[in-house]
Amino acid sequence: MRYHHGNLREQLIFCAYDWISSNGIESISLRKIAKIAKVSQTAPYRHFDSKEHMLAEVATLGFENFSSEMNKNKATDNPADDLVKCGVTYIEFGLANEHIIDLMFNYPMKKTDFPELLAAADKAFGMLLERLHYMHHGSVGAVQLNSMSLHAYVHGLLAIIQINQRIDTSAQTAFFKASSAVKDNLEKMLSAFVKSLDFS
Amino acid sequence: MRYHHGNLREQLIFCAYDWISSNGIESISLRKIAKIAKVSQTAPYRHFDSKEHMLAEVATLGFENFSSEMNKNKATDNPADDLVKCGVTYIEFGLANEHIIDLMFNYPMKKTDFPELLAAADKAFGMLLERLHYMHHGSVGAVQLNSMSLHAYVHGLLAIIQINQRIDTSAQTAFFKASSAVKDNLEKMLSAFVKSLDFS
DNA sequence: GTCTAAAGTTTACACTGTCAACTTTAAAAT
DNA sequence: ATTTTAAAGTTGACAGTGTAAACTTTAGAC
Repeated sequence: MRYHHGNLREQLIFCAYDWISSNGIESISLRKIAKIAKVSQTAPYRHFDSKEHMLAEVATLGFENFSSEMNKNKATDNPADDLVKCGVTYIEFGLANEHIIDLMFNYPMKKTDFPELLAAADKAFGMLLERLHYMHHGSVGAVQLNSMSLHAYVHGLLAIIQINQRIDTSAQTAFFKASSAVKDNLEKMLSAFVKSLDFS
Repeated sequence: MRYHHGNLREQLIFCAYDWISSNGIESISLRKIAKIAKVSQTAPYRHFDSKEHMLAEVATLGFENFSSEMNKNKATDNPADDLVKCGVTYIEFGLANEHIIDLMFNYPMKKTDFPELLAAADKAFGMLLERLHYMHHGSVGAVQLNSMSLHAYVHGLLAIIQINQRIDTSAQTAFFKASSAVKDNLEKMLSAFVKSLDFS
């Protein structure tokens, strides 16, 4: 392996990650990232086919961090608690990293063009499923569907809180006032949901 | 009111709506829309302060269509069915208008700068709440929290299906295979959720 | 019929992604 | 140790973008 700079490829990914974390996806540009890394504007093209290819790597890193965050707080004595805690972590990660989550979930990217990204996303998404398997022994189909269902709920709660957060308190209307209560009841809501799951 | 063109303002909004519907948000540009409407590239600036202001109007139109779609299929004899149907319509609208929904939910827009958009979104979001009120008479807080909860679930289901749909079948991994089952069980899942709601 | 301001055009600027052609340089081949 | 070569980086260019400023046209109020 040859290089001039050190390890530009990785540095660019980290620069982009940081930039997006603090400034959001909309305002990113390859040229800015290159300038921050102190290389010429087209240097990134020696490492990525396109801007989208680079963003895919950033998103992959995002999913890896996401996964490893959810893997903490594991293995308490109560598997149902584990599951709820995993869901709460999912949401908390989203709230603490809103712009990266934006890139991961909302940026229009043809994921099939990026197998690593696909795999990283799949691993993260499988975490609730993994924990559900410890709890119940219904049919495989039922467990999987319940996992999707729980995932939808968790993901939806994050989205609702996020939508709410982007609104200035002074301008809040009915929906946006009500949704602020969700944040304070996360654990309660999630454990109620888990209890309601049917594995027959 | 004066004009040269006829009603450029509205026409631009419709053009943009159509364009986004079939091509997605990422590839839109004011200049293209202007060209389609057969005016000069800066003509839109006589009607909108910026690209974002125009997109806000498109998103507002999206929320209006969204609301009116959910207002159909109302007033069956069973309010719980009504509620479930409303949720299904929410998801179906999202699936049938994926790019507009993208704009409405995922495009980073400072909604407080656009009160009409805020109001339109609020109206749409209040629809589940409205239907819940017909069903139960718990404390206002409980009904509101349940509404948020249901909204999160519905919204999450849409997101999950959407994420799944954007993946080519050939490349599907564990998560993405499993999530395709969700689409076939929507009504069942939603009515189970509604039944599990606690109003005490 | 003149005046005025709304509605539209032209021109220009800074910024973007990306391509082609060039230079540098680390390491493989001799 | 010297030559070779291809990876890694630079420069310059192009088309496309949002948008500001200065200009022109024209519908409707007086």
